[in-house]
Amino acid sequence: MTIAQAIRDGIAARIRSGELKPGHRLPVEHEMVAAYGCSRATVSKAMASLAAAGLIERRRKAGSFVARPHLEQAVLAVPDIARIVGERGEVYGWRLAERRAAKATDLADDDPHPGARLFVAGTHLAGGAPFAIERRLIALDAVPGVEEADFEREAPGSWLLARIPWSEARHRIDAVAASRADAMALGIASGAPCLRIERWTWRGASPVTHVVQVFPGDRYSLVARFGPSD
Amino acid sequence: MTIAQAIRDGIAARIRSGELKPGHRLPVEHEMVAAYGCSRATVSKAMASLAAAGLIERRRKAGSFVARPHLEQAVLAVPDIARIVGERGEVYGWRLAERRAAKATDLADDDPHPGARLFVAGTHLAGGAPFAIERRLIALDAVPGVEEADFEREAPGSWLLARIPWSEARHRIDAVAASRADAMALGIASGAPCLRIERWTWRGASPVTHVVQVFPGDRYSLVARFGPSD
DNA sequence: AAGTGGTCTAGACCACATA
DNA sequence: ATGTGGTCTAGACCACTTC
Repeated sequence: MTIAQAIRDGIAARIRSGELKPGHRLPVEHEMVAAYGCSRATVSKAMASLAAAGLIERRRKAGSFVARPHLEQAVLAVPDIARIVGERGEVYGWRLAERRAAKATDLADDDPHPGARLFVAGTHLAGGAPFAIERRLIALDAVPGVEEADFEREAPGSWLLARIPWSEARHRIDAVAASRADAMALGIASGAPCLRIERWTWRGASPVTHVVQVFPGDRYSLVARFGPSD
Repeated sequence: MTIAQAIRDGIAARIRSGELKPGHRLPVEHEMVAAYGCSRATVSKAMASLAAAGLIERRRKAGSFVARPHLEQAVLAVPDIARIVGERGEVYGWRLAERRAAKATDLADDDPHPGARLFVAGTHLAGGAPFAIERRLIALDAVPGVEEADFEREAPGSWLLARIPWSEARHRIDAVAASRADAMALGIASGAPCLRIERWTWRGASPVTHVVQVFPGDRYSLVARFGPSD
């Protein structure tokens, strides 16, 4: 364990235990240098880490203070479906249902970035049974070579993940009732509750892909954990 | 903009643009010191930040490499319901439905930490109409004073948030069909799809609270964003 | 005006993974 | 055995904010 980690964990523990209450002022850095017998850079690193984790707030000239607790965000595991299925110990599969040229507005009306898209729809399979369905638009200009890709064999998500350098994403998570068509594809009752995940991905300012995935509510849960960072 | 930020952003931009492809080896730190004309600590800080963001991977003796893109996690906004309602421009309210002594297993069977609990159930209101229902267990030993709290006036979530020093949390997000009772409380049809959020909160090793919140699927979506850090 | 955190330098030692 | 990243020191200057 590094010195910076030890300092951070010690203070974090005193905050979590309630010994240091919200609003409490922590010693200034030079006092902590004396108390811990290390350099100021090390103290500073520990304090910066606490601030990044939201445990403390730091203000110049004023000092460092224990923050009010807040639970406003958590790290969400975003489904890489092939991996999820593999971790369940089932065999992953993909079945292409449709592939055609499309426009940006075919999946949603609010896409401000026009341009040619490829529409791909299909079903993710776990142990041969439907696990999730997916409808996806891929921007042709952002993804060279996509028109030659073989989406009969490989799901477009993993194909893209291996080729697009980096991305920014926005997710929207909903509960919806399965439409007739979706229920058929998933082998569930029409109207059954489903978890719907919609994801927009960009590369810089240009959209790369926009996907809607629908999971039967009884077959998949998202799990997120939030705790002391590191 | 600091030197470390400038170095980080420059490399991040080259990775996102595709100029630096996954697997590409970046210069070693002492070369970057020469290239940027700064100290090694500054280069190291920039590279550590890139590694924390998942853009690069660093291995001792081997060097630093552009990482394969991955979108496995995102920062999830966890509902602080009063705030959500306020941001929608509606008036928040809370209606207590039930309050009684309970056991840890009353909400789920798998709580390994026995002990006395307080059970609280009620409805969150937006503009007077039901917005979400909540069922909650609160551990008496972890939350002194909870037996005297007035949950007629204040929702237990915000009451707890203002008093519990810090917490670790686990979330589970599901799509479920509204039960008869939940549908009545929410003013929706029985069986309608709902987003169900379950959260366990700890303080150190001891559980603090365990809550199930149910939102009508058409009234609330979770939104997550994932992008370049900072 | 003074004190605080934010950042940087130049140098050092070490653990570790690879060659 | 060697080179890499990981961490730390001691000191410095600066920007900002409150006093």
